[in-house]
Amino acid sequence: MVTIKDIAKAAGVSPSTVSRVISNHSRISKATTIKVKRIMEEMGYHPNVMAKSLVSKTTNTLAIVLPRPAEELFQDFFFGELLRGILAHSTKAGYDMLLAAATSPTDEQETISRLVLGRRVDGVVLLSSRQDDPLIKMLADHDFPTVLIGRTEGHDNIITVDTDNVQAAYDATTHLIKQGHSKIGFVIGVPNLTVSVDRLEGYRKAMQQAGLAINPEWIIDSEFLQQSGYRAMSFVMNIPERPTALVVIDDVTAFGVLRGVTELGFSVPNDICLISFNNIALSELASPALSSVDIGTYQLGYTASHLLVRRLQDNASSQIRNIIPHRLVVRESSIKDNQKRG
Amino acid sequence: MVTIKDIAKAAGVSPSTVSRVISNHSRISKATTIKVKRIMEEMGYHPNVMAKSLVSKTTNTLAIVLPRPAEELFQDFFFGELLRGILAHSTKAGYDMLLAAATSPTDEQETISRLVLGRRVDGVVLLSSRQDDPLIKMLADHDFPTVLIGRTEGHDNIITVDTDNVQAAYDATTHLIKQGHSKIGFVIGVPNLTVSVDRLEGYRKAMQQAGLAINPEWIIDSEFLQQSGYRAMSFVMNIPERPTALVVIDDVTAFGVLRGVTELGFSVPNDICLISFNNIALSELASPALSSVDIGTYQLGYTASHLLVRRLQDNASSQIRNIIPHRLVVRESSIKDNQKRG
DNA sequence: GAGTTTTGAGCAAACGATTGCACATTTTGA
DNA sequence: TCAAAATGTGCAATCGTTTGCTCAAAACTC
Repeated sequence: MVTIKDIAKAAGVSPSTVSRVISNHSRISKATTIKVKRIMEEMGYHPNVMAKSLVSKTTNTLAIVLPRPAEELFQDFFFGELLRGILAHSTKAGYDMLLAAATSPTDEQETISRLVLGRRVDGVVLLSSRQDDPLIKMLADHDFPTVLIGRTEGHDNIITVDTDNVQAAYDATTHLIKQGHSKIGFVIGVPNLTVSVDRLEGYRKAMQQAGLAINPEWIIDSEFLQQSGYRAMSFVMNIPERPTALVVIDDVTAFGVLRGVTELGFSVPNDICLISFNNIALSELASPALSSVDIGTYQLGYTASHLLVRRLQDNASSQIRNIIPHRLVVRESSIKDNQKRG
Repeated sequence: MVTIKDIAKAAGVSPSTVSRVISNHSRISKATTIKVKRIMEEMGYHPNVMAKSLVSKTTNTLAIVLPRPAEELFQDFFFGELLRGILAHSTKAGYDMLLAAATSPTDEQETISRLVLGRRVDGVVLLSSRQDDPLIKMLADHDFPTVLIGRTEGHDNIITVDTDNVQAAYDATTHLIKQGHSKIGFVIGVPNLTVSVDRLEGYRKAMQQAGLAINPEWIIDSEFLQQSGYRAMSFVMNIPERPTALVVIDDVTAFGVLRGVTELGFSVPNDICLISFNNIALSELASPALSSVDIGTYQLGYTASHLLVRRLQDNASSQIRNIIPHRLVVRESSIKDNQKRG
């Protein structure tokens, strides 16, 4: 491996000079610069990142920390989009991305400590689904540069980016109400995640505000896993007061719901309307195409990285709480055929 | 930041001793070990990864290098599954994963050089779609520990893991032939990718071996992007000699095909049968559920990491070429209703 | 033309670990 | 009982950079 010293020797200068050429320091003469650069080129020099990090105490690396039950995340286009956004920005900003997953809870704490406390990374993008995640507290306690994709309370040094999930669900529900529905159900995901809680709240709010009662049987406890969405359907379609529309926690679950309902012999949207969240690429390829709330997933990721880098570079205390706007994408699953041109 | 020296001072020993306690060297007394460990605990010591890497010349980090047009990759569950597999193993093996994407071609070479030649990572998992990717050559020339997910020729120091795509397509096509089809088409993805080429070859082989002619119009040049699958349909369903079955390059495209065909008023599987590749989670939630060749995506990722780590640790020259077995998952899209119990 | 400023480059000390070698002490063995 | 072996620890060099300080030479001042 060719080091800075080799270059120095070959160029007849000191290592300091070579180092300064690299970081184009102002006090190096044009001539030396040219000569050293040529020799670096010739000898195929590449700076040793580790050595540099050691003295500069900065690694130019960010970590994406996945919540423990990461398995499911990967099942979803959602995560891919998020990653794409994060990567797009971090690459542009010249940061490397470390993907840190953990297998077990103990392992998790340990992995993160190693990365964070071992000065392995300069900052982390945390994808946490639970508000009281001990990781959040740990990072906050160390005042470690962190951007959380999600929501938390009581830590004023944790920057967050999130969707306004309450509002998003409110909008989705209101959309259904405007279509004339009054018996609207909600297919919830993993119950204790903040997304689930918030979206449920938004749904409740919309219903209440419209003066509509909620039958507890309409709240269907599913899981993010698509299969469960399907199973839930045989139940819901057979209760006495059957809902005529459903707000579904995410698109993948909606695929399951759609298939379940169809198999039971009902039609979407004519027997039951559907709207879900995330607007993954496949949503528009379902039959009927799924109406979905686009939460700007890519943007969410991009912004997360952006905020983190800004925090690191300018140390400008960016805005702590950041919301990415969402928008309703109405397709076929939420509009009854007879209303299409009504 | 508390360093090894601080611990040494507090414990009244030399830094060397502390270092040896950490790497539990055999010649350290029980008493010292206990004492030092207690102090490390008390003072919250975490070894500086950079410093360690510098002297050990090893970073305990692997890179996942994404091909340039990574955008599409992320659109697919396929990539998520792969990542999940890679991560599952590397985490278990104690390696960190760096996700390296590049924005532009120039950028790409540059990024990789920095990581590889700058001794930033110990090895790379390369996801390359083109056989003649200059990155492959570059890594091979440097004899850098590399596992390629895919196929290449002429580099005996590049370990590969791959699906036998020819055989997979052969099997898929044969499955359709066995169902009585003779007019079978092929929806190809991005033409110059090895996957496309290989799968097309397998299809051709199966047709030829069964003595079936291929109408060139049946080879439909789509793209991985699902929309194109849809557009292609209006063309293919209107040619004189319409195929009665299609082998589709991947599941996402198949979703597009399915929707296209359905909208044109045809029925899958009764008017046209479909089989595709990858068996992503959503495949079984389509209506009809998609038949698909499961290529063991998770396993592909897991094995890639496994092979790389083995190459690094034992330096045992693992097998250069590795094939992950595939299997046909027959669902509804490839079985006509009247044949179901026939 | 002497004093001051600017420019260009080198010395050597970090950064936080690891490790070969040396050395003192203890244990072993015949 | 004494040499040899085993055990426990420290010294100091090293990994490949960066950077504050120093100093000589060149370029300005007036």
